[in-house]
Amino acid sequence: MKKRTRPYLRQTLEALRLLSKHIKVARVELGMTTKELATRAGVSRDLLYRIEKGDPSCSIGSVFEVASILGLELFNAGAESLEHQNKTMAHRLSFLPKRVSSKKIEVDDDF
Amino acid sequence: MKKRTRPYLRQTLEALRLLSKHIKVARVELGMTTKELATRAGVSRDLLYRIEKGDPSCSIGSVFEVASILGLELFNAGAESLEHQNKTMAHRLSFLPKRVSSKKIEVDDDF
DNA sequence: ATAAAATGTCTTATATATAAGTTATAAAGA
DNA sequence: TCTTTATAACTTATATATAAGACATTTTAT
Repeated sequence: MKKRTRPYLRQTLEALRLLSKHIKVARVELGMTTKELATRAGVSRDLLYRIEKGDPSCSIGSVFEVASILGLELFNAGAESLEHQNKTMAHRLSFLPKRVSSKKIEVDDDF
Repeated sequence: MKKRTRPYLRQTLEALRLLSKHIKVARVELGMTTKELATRAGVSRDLLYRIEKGDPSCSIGSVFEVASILGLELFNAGAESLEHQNKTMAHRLSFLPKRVSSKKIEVDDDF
């Protein structure tokens, strides 16, 4: 598994590690083996192993699916609330310009 | 891009869509073009396009990296807080059994 | 109205993620 | 202690994610 040429920001890696730990803790607390969880989520045990390690190369769908199976609330919300928030965001988006003109904007990357 | 044999849970898809919308809204509000953001995050414009669509097959590392570049707080926290939470989770994990015996446990998948 | 440019979308080639299988280790239960 | 089995970790083959580039579309600026 070759490395990404460009390194990840610290926040990215910390977030990945945190999510992976939540998954592992939830699995163990629920008394599920890696095999059971992998089967339920429809992924291989090897992939689950990497998910629980916080590997950035795992697909976000498989990671979120595992979390969902465990009953973890992504973004502190269940599906109903997520759907509502989706609508809110769609509404916000509808008031924004559809395209962006290329003016340089400074972004605070420092964290 | 062949489809996953097994469908995703609703919560998984809603969470993906929500995150993707947050990314798009943040990008537009910051006045960044897709090209600028893709370059900064070290991904192709095509991948960013799929990220902003909530495609489950995108790597979680690339998605989180884009979010981090935009200054979005994953799990409602900056890097410092995430690191602290990581320590807390590591602590919790240290008190759990290192392995799980294969007893069937019912999980509430209904959401 | 016209031009310039940002975005949506597809294609192809390549890199790499994933599944499947295997081995080794060590934890948990008898 | 001994046995069983969950987990760590690696390998290989295959599926697929990604990059790169192109083209069409449509917004925004002039």
